[in-house]
Formats: sequence, structure tokens, C-alpha cells
Amino acid sequence: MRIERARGTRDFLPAEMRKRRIMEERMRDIAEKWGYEEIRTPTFERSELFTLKSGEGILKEMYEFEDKGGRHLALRPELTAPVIRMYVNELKMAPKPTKVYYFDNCFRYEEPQRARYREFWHFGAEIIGSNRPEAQAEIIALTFHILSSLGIKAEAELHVGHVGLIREVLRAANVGEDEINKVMRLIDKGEREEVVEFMREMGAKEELTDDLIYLIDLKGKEALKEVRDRKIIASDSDALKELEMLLEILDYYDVVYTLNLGIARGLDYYTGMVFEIYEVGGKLGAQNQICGGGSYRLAALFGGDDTPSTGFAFGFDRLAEIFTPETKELRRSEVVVVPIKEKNADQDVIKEAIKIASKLREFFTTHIDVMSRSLSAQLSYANSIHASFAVFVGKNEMKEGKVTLRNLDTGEQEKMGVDECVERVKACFEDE
RNA sequence: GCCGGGGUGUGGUAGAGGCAUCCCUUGGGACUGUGGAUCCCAAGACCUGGGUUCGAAUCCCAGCCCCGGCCCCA
Repeated sequence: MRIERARGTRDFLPAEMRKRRIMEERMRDIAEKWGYEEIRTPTFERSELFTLKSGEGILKEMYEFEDKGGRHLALRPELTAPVIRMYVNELKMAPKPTKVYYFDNCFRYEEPQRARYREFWHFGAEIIGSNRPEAQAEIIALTFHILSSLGIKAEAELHVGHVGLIREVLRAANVGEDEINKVMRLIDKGEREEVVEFMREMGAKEELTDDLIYLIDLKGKEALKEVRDRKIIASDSDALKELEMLLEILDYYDVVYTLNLGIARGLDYYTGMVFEIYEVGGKLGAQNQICGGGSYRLAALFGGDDTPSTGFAFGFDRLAEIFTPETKELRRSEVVVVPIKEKNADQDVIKEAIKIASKLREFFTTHIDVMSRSLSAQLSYANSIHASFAVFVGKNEMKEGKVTLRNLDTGEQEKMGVDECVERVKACFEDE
């Protein structure tokens, strides 16, 4: 019986895996250079961890189950909550800011489609313990540098917003928190008419609705000045001051952004700055968001002190669909050791070949025949895996204490000692 | 959860009621110390289950899976 993969999951073949490792290494490298340290949380958690903070949306999509002890568990649908849970449980006393990053798989029961899977990978980071725009700017700048390390900066568009502004406007007009959350969700969906409709139902003044719509539609650098000029927001507004400072610091980082106050990010726990990054080259179809993040307060929800944090998560698989490594990085430099057995297959040749292969493996990826193939079949194999060199080990070579090194690209070959062989191959691989 | 379009060896395909085609791939051989050519041999497929029919890869129904879209998200 043939067993198929579970729906929405993928097998990663060697070539794909190689590409993903290259990406992963680059992303890690940047995060480490910025002083973030890697952490890992469990693949599954108690269900409450996720149900506590997220709305019905996430709930429907969760892989939830009961273990043999009757505990309610869930495969993690995202990583922010587990990371903050870990912080509250284990890292509360760590120096602030606490800076961590992660690269792990997440699970959501959704209909698979382009760039959307049921098992997918998030690469993300959190800076915990600072409510300053400096910390927010750092997080955004970090995503920007990660993108540029992958060479996909040009195809990405960064939108920065702030949920505080809109919340302040509504609060100032005495709109209740529940209603505010509802409005935020409508805004996030981009349902302009429904926002207007909902405001009318609430009995909001037309003026307020106009201001709100005006805010949502603001884009570009001059927007904040207009907000001040039109006195939509109190001039001593904390959110406004914070956002202005954030944008200024982003300029210091040379980060290119679009101000977009229409970003609301459905989840209620975002408290301030929010941002999203989209792929604009059209490679991702309908799922063009590659990164999301913002400032939030979750620690208190999990029993810790109220702690401001800012973080982001990249959709790694979506990045992988955009990312193209240089062909040079994908090429493997390999050597095949070819024992040449005489008719009566004496083991000395094999023994010597294994020794030589071991020596070569100190430096290169080296293969040796394990199928007892003929000489020509071994060479044929070397060719089909695109090896660069073959090293022949036979009676004649053994007599002289040498090997025959054959360059498989040029066909040139020469007898030489093992040490010289190593040097030759090394020199050749270094050129690449 | 909803809506389209699809499923033939590893991959790519032809076949539109009766012998399943070709290419690539993989293993072996011709070739016993020099690869990519050629030739030969071998392996390997009609998504699953029902129905119609003398007979189904082909027609019908359901399911599963894949591709894309809606919703939501990364």
C-alpha cells in the first residue's frame, strides 16, 4: 500500500533543502550579528496558550488533540505566543532588552494553495522589554537587512502603521473597547464601506467617521504632518509622537518604507507599531505577504508582568519561492574514488581506496563505490552526479604509491602522490 | 468552509469504449584499466471505490490528492 503525504505538507528534496539551508544560514547570520540569540520552543503546547489571545480565526485552524492523559494540546499555529510564554516561564530575569530569534515549523489547518501550506516555517525575532521606538525601529531594520541578505529587497515593499493612532481617535470619541476591536478588524480586512456602516450603526458623528477614513487612507511621508495640521489627533498624542520618532530612526537606518495607517493586523493584542512586508514581483499570487510584525503586550496574559515587546515573523516558505541562490552556491564540489579491481578482485585495492577516500574526506565531499561496479559504470556514476574529479586506485598506482587524478571536466589525468592530489583538488575548488 | 481546473511509470507525454505510445529515469550487459555515444535486456503507470457496459484509462457518481481563487493569514 502506497502512503501519500498528508495534505498540505511537503517533502523537501536535496536540491530544495540545500537552497533552504543557504537562506537559513544567511538569515541566522544577520540575526546573530544584531545580537539576537536562538531559542526553540516545543512543537505542541497546551491549547489555552493559543486560544487565550487569538480570536476564533486561529481556533478553527488549529491542529488540536487530546493526549493519553487527557490534556488539551495543539500544534503551534505561530510562535509569538510560545516565545512569550517561555519568556514568562524562564527568562523574566534576563537582562533587558531580551533579544531572541527562532526558525521553526508551524501548523494550520487551512486549504492549501499557492504559498500556503498546512505545515510551514516561520523565521522570526522578538525584542522583549522595551517600549521605545528605538526597539521598534531595530526590529524593522532587522527584517530589512535579512531581506537584503537574501537579495530580495527590491521585490519587497514595507508598510508601517500604528494601531495606536486609530484607537486614540476612537477612544477620544468615547467608543468602547469592544467596538474599537471590531472596527480594527474591519479596517484590516480593507472593508471601507463596512467601517462606515458600522460607525453609523454605533451612532458615531459623521465627522468622526470622516477623520477615521482619512486616517486609514493616509500613505507616504507627508501624512503625519497632515494629521497634525488637520488636528485629527491631539498634538500631545503619545502614539503620534512615538510613530514620528520611529519613522525618523528608520531614516537613520536607511530603511525604505511606506506609511500605511490602514494596517490594523486583526489580532487584538497589537498595541502600537505594526508592519507588513509584501512581495510585489507577482511571484506569490494571492499570498503576497512575506512578513508581519509589530509591538504587543502578551506577557501579562500568560501570568507575567506587563512587558512591552516588538517582533516579526517571516513566512520562510514564501521567501523560498522568491529566493534564487547563485548557481555557484548550489554547485557541489565532489570527488569520486574509483577502485580498479582486477579479475580476481583482490581486496588490497579496496582497502587502499578506502584509506584514500578517508584522507580526501578531511577536505572534500568524497564518494566511493558501494555497488561493486565496473570501472566504466563507476565513471558513469561520477558523471551523472556531476562530480569534478575521479581518483583512480588500481594495481599500477599502488605499485608506485600514487593515485591517478582525473579532471572530469577536461578529461585530463595524471599520476601523483595522495598529498599532491589533495593540493591539486583544493586549488581547483578554491578558484570557484 | 466555499468556488473553478486537473490526476496515465521518477518526471514529461500519446491514447476519447476493446491491443497503453514515446522520451527521460533507474538497474544490468555488450566493454575483464578510462565516463556522457550506440545497441541489447530488465524495472516501472491509467488516484481510490462504486455504477453503466459483453468490455472502462476513456462515460456517470462519490471520495482522495494536486494546481489556482475566495475567506483568513506568513
